[in-house]
Amino acid sequence: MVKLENRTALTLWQQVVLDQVTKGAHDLSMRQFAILFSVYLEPGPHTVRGLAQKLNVTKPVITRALDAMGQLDLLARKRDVDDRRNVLVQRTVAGALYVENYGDLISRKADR
Amino acid sequence: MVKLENRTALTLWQQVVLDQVTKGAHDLSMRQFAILFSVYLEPGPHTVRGLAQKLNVTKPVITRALDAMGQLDLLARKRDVDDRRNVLVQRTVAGALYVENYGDLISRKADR
DNA sequence: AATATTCGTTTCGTAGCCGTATTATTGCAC
DNA sequence: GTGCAATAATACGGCTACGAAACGAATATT
Repeated sequence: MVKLENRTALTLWQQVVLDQVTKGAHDLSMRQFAILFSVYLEPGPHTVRGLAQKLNVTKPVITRALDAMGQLDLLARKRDVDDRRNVLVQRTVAGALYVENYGDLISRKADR
Repeated sequence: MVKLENRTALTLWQQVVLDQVTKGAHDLSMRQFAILFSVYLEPGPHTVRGLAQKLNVTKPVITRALDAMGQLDLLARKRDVDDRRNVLVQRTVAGALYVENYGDLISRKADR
């Protein structure tokens, strides 16, 4: 479907990053983005340990990211009823909207 | 050239971010990325003030980013000989290589 | 039932970036 | 030359995130 030239790819990337920075909306770090997108683009269930392994980071990183993004209502925690040690990361309405808007932004920057 | 579907765009974005995070190479912040890409993708000369205006951030943000990325040898400072108040942000070999590799990464994730 | 293991969280000390305000240097107008 | 404007850098206090280690709760093992 897509054959992205090197230069085109970089320009697209720059446009999107620049858009986010100029509007002061760089609230999320790379790691937080990785977590958010993983939860919304891949089938669950998503646990703290699972995400930590997937991203190759320590567990406290996930815990703290969930704290931060939970406060923004982009993600939610839920105890696993079958194994109450586990925390299942849940999607939220606000989070789904955020991710979708991000997709729109990228698409929009892509056709020019 | 490119018509990127919403879902496709998001998946591409996730793949690239995930790649960077897992290899522990998320050294740069969003703002630093914006600076780096602006310098390498747009014609110069680039000054501290100019970049600050372009990114809609304060000047100390640029100064500090130049300190950080200068230490990584991704960018270099050079006094403007015509107006010695200005600092011209220069490209480096290591920086050019870094940006090019980033473009390769995006392109590679894009065709699948 | 006692012990070990797993899971997520918390604590601790450290490092980086932030915004505002201030400073040093350079150029310019008069 | 003297005052004034513009540029980049720095100082300061605050906030956030980090990795490593310790921890409490839940489950598994024996």
